[in-house]
Amino acid sequence: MAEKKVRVRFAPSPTGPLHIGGVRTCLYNYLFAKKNGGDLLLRIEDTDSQRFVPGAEDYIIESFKWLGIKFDEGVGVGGDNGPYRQSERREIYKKYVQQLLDAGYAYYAFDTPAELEAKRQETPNFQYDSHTRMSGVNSLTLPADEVKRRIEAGEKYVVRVKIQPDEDIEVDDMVRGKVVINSNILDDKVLYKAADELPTYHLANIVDDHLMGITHVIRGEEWLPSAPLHVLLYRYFGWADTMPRFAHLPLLLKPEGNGKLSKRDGDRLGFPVFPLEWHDPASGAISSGYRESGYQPEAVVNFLALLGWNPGIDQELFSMDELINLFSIDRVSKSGARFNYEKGIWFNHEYLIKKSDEEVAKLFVPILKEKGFECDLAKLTYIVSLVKERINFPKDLWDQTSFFFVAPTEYDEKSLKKRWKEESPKCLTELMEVLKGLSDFSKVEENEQIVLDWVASKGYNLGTVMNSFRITLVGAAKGPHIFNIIDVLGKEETLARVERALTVIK
RNA sequence: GGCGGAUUAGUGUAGUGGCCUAGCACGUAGCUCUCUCACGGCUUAGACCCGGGUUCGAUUCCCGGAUCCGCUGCCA
Repeated sequence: MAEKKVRVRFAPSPTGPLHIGGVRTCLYNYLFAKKNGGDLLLRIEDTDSQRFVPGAEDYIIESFKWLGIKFDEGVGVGGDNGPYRQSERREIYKKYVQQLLDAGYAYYAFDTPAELEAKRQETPNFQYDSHTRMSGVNSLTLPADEVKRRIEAGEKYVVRVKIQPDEDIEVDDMVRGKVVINSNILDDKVLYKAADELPTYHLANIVDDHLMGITHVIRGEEWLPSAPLHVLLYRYFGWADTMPRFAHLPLLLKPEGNGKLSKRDGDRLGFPVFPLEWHDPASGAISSGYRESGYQPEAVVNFLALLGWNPGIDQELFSMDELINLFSIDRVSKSGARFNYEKGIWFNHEYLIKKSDEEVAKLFVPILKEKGFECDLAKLTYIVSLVKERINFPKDLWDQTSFFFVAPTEYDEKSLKKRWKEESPKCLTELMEVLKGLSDFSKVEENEQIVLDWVASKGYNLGTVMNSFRITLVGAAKGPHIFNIIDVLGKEETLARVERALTVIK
């Protein structure tokens, strides 16, 4: 029999900006799907009307667009298994809730939130399960006509799953192997809320995965404890034979200290935890994003891919195609991965270097504009070529090249102390004459040779001359090759800078 | 508390009974290149959670402990 076509899904809840951990989960789903010639669907799990945040759905779609992760089906792209928004699937869920009710695998419960809260207060480890359900207000304890009466009266009930006790449930996880849990410790989870006519995650998830033909459920480790419930639900529905395979991914942990990565860590340590900048509609607060911080999408993908998975070879830089080709679930690690954003910076650095000088120059244009400067692309490309490998982000370009656009007005004291010698003024005055004799500053190598010969003929110390010269042009002992600098600056500006420095530096 | 998961240098990880005097990368320190600062190259320091057991031999298998993580909601 031919293998079923692989179908996986990413199913976020639109409760705010997409966390970077969610991005990684989706990436793994994508890699797995593409590796196996399958489809990736995007399903929006908006079954919690209380926590819905407007704009979150668009944010999710735009994030993956930026990252180069494409969905084959789902919200934003359509498909034959829609609707893909759970809030639009109410009628479907009702039918399946009824199926469970009819089969005796679920029951109505009328306990109010206050009553449940009281029970939790009274009993230390209270949970609604096979031991306690008979003391609840539900269709198991109430006469049938009373249940009917309450429902018809519009009383807000919930439907709970009726977990069958004393059963060992085995979850065969692709990452962790077999995990066995006894059904006695499971509680009778709420499957459906009459109040908003919506199912909870557990029900909606199983129904949708089944209806949408999902073959593999790849999700975060926080779902591992509820996996047995999901297995049971497949059984109660009679879908055990087509149940998807599960793979629970390790969590992303804080860079330091304990706990899983949170938004606050990003604020505290100065790195984004969201793919895109997010403006919270309620509070107006802004959270930084990888895109706006100058990360290249390829770098983010590469970095994330290697946080919890590795191909077992020493190579670390991979294109999306290479990742797809190499990806396999059995090389996903089991333990949580600390989020090492410094490594992320390194990845960005590498990807920026990979880009052509012109591409990087284009990234520089808006930054330059913000500083109030414009520069034609050819010249900017040349400037970028001189400093490209020393930057981690496009914005670093300004720190590296600002002196090209703004002549130094003051001179770095440390540099002066170390490099400015007593004979510097004399050397530079003479050097100016040599520079004046140069026909074309763009003849970098030729000019260098001329100056070097001159320095040698005078018996001057090369370091002294060059460093002093550099300070007058840049304002400090830093920057690219000096003959490239004067090439960009041009003869007039170069001479002006030296002259000015000679009057200012004492 | 209960249940489940995890545990190789600061971090991400490779290795899976002897090839491990434990590999790679980021970060750190140093050297080098050089007119400077970077980049690059080279090098140094740095780890198998602890205790038992199995075995001729355990980082690798088993058990226990510790620690960390997750779940324990009419959230997902």
